[in-house]
Amino acid sequence: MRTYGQYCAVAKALDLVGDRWTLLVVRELLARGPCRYTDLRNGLPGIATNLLADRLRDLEQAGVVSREEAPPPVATTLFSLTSRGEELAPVLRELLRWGMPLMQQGPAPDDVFRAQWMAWPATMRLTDREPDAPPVTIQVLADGEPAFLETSGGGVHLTVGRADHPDAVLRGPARVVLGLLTGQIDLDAAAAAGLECEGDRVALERVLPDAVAV
Amino acid sequence: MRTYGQYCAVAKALDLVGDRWTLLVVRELLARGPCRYTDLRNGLPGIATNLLADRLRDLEQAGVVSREEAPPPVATTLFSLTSRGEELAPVLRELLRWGMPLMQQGPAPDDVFRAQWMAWPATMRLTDREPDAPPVTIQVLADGEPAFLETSGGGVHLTVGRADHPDAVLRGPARVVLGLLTGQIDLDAAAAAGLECEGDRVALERVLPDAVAV
DNA sequence: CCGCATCCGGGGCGATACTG
DNA sequence: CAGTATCGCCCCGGATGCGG
Repeated sequence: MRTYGQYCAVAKALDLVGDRWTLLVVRELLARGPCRYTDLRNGLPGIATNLLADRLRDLEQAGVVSREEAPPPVATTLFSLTSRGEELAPVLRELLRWGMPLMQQGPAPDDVFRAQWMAWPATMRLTDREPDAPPVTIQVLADGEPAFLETSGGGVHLTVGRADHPDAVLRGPARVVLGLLTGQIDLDAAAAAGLECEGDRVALERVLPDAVAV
Repeated sequence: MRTYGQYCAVAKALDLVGDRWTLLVVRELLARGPCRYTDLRNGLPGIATNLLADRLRDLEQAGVVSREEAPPPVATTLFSLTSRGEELAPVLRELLRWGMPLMQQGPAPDDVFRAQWMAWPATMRLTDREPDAPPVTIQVLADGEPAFLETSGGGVHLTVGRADHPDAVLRGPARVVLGLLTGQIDLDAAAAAGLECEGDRVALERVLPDAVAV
């Protein structure tokens, strides 16, 4: 294992999670929970399959990831974060904070996008304004990638995939959807930038953040 | 420039600061302030000089580092963080937090140590218990690397080098000094572990943290 | 299909030498 | 003092193969 050879906490941390792709593997496991190998590959477009296997081995040995064989009938391997791995959440959160301004200019020509990458930025700003009312569900399609928002316990969380009977549907470019969910633009500005919006407007205004000036 | 090609804030951040050595360069500039090239080399033992030059170029183009030619009589180049670069402080802080547990087992056989690597961990826990009393200075020598603590405005900050007339002197292995300054062990335990302690005991107890159980 | 292992080409990285 | 030049090597990226 390659190390910096420095008796410094930052260097020691980077010895374990500083390699290329490593923190992105952790990002996937934090955003989606326990994952199969194939799910990870899908959430890490561009990674070579041998590298993913390498990183999972390294992370397992570092005590960050644990591997469990799911029993039949599933009969697959599930990768999940250990408690030590979940403690990397603040690191990822601050990296996300620092990187958010870079998202405003939109994706590069051949950037890929995945719905789960909205989970953290969204739940950082979204709250349920009427926690005692019946829960609502909002389907989101950003660049065609499906996810849905659900109110629960005063907060809002995002799940990858399609909801059964959503109260509203938001559809548009990832940049616009992300700007809306993170409070950088409001519904009117989003609509002007290409957001399609169907269903219950009240449900939307219940969870969407107030846009703040930048 | 190599990118992950993902429209995700974390990936965009790592595109800029995820390369090997990059965050450690930022660590040095955060801990020491504006630095000369040679200072950086000394604070980054193990880095190849061409890599340091590369990283500084990349960081400059990313808007993280700025380069300024100091006027005569100094006549040298100073590298410093831009405001955007200083916003990486929370990322480094969380990385440090996560890496701290890895420091308890002490340095690896050929780990190097530099005094400025104590600056962040120390100032995270140290406070001046008597902010209205005259300021005190404590010389620290960890593995022979000199630095000194000064009280100022209710806080304590660490500077690399030697103080003129310190009120007390602490000398010992880096692991012990670090454990003491971060409140993992108390003065008695540190003394038992090889810490030498001279000078005004009252000054020490004024700034040292209460040890907490781990 | 899922979870890799193997092979191979290119370039990032590491060490040393050298220079204005 | 602040880099550039050079040269291996191994990490990384991409493709393919392969056992369960």
